[in-house]
Amino acid sequence: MTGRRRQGTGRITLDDVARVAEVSPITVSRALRSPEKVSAATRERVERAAAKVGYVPNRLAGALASNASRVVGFVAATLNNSIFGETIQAFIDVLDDAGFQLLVGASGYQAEREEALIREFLSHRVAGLALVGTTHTAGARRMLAAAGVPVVELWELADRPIDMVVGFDNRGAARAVTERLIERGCRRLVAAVSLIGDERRSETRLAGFRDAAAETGVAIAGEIRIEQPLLINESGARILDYIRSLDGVDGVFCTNEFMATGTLVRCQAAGIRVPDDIAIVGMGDTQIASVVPPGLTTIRFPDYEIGHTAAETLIERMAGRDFDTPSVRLDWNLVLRGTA
Amino acid sequence: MTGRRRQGTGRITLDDVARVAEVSPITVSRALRSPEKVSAATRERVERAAAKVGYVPNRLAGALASNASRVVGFVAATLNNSIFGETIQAFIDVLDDAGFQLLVGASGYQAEREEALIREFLSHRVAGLALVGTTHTAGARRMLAAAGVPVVELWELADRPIDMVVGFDNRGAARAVTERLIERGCRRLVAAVSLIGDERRSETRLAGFRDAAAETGVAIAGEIRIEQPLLINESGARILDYIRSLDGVDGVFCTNEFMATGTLVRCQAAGIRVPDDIAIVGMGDTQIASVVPPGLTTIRFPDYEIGHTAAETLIERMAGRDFDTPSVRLDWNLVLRGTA
DNA sequence: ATGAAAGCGCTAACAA
DNA sequence: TTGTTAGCGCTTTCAT
Repeated sequence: MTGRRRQGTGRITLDDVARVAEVSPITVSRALRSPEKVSAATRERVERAAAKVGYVPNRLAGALASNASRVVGFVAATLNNSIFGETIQAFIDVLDDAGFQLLVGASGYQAEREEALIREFLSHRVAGLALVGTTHTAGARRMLAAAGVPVVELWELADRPIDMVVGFDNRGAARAVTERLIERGCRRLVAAVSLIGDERRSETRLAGFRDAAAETGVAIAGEIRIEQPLLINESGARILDYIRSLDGVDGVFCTNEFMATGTLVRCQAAGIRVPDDIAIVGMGDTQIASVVPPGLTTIRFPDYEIGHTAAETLIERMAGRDFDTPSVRLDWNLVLRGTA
Repeated sequence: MTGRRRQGTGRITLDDVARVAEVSPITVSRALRSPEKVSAATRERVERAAAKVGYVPNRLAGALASNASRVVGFVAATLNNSIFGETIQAFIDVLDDAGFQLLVGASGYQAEREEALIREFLSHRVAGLALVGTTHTAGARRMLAAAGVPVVELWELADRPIDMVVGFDNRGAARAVTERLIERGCRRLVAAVSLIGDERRSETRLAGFRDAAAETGVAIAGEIRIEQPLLINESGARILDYIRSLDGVDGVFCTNEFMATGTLVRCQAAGIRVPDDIAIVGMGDTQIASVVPPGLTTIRFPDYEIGHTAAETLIERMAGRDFDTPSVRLDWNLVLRGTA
């Protein structure tokens, strides 16, 4: 017997390629990673040998040896709704082009779960990290600081970002769309606010709604929290019930497009005219907002742009560049349709 | 000088914990990974030491040494639409509970891109792989066979799966929903078939549509391919134009719910009564199908169940268990609403 | 342009 | 129950 104490994985390694190409392992490594450091003849022999034996590099070993991985972590809230779809698609598109892989986790809007995912991603030695939102546990902040990994927070602005932020002014956008209600003549407003786990964007948006009301002296008839804010029909039914329990409501602001569309649909089913009897505005402009006549007046988020910019910013930082402006503020748009 | 040739990463390692806990590194490893193999006192000292120094294990090194990673790869088509949202969410939920991480890639419906992603995932030494669809390049099949990694294909059935499949009968479902059109009295049918990259499920569904027509002797007035099948308004407009270019069409089958909803919306905008003038059916039952009155008659896919079952099956296989039935066939449901 | 030696941080194998 | 030693597959450092 050979006396070896441990057996390999049985897979083809760099050494196998080296043997076939009749060069040393390090030359194979160089030929594959930085072809320019190797003569054309050697390069070709190595490539031929690698193809012949079906070599698949082991990035675990590579990352361990070089202390540099090409994997980035993305902590989303959930993956089963389309809110973050454009963002994550844009993010992965840019990263993929730059040769990075994506480790994805879903926090379920729970800061504790986010912390656990961050810990897990750090132990995989990710080169960078993207987090949706700016609500994080103290433990998460501590780990990130200790690890010194580039981090980009998404979808909000932050006074004191962990590292970099790419987002937009949720409060200002909410204010603007509420002002639209008021301009149309609405005088008794209701706000429907989504409530999921530790998510705080809806509170920021509610603040914008209140800004608009306070500024114009218009009455807030009431505010309602919705716990299943992604279910169109259910949330709409609850909001309509609430409106009917109040007097003379003529305008509804919703912190997302699902609740807004639900309210629209339930109103129509109940014979309430939109926007004549009640005007409705939402936030978010996925296709759902445009399919139900007369179309939802809402805020178009820079969702794709957030993902794109976040990825580019992260890549820059991972490449070692520093920034004067680690905070990118993107624009939202007011989309006027029939509901307000 | 110490004479060491290479410097560490500067991060805290197992050895640091061992030093603080005054035990050997392997004991730290055991205390953290299989606490039952270590005395209670030792376990506590190690845990205390690890917490004190803020130890974050390096899973790259662990996976390399043990030749066993806790990472699974998922190749989706795209992440910016909700079709696969429930599937991927269910998949990640189950895997997360089992302590696995998810590496995600988007093929953009291109088999070549899928192959590249598979190669990348294999070089990260994933413990298992999930692929949407059963359309793969020969190269991808070869790599997977060589790697011997557990693979689960999703959303379709396969005569000869790579390893395991979890899906449903797309053809039978399409046939059933088309039969609904025919039962309602439709006699001149149109099929709208989505066309994106190398995706083949829509062809399978078209076959089901043709089955229903052939079986009943009902006429197929025409078939149209739609290249932007996810855009509700645009695809709907194209389909309506096509219908109008034909004579006496009274029933439309669409291979997804976006085209179907688009057709519904455009018909209504054009004053065509649905279902009285034209009946419409689709496939897929995300919220969009239920919001536009009178509601879309469609197929409810077992999307969540696919992800859930796929994850469980993959976990079993990764744990080394074999199966008699590597093919799981899940049920779809016909959802009757107002459009047919 | 190419190679030899050492070691990244961890765990398997063997030993006590 | 705990420790010693070797080595996973690769890349760094230094040398030629």
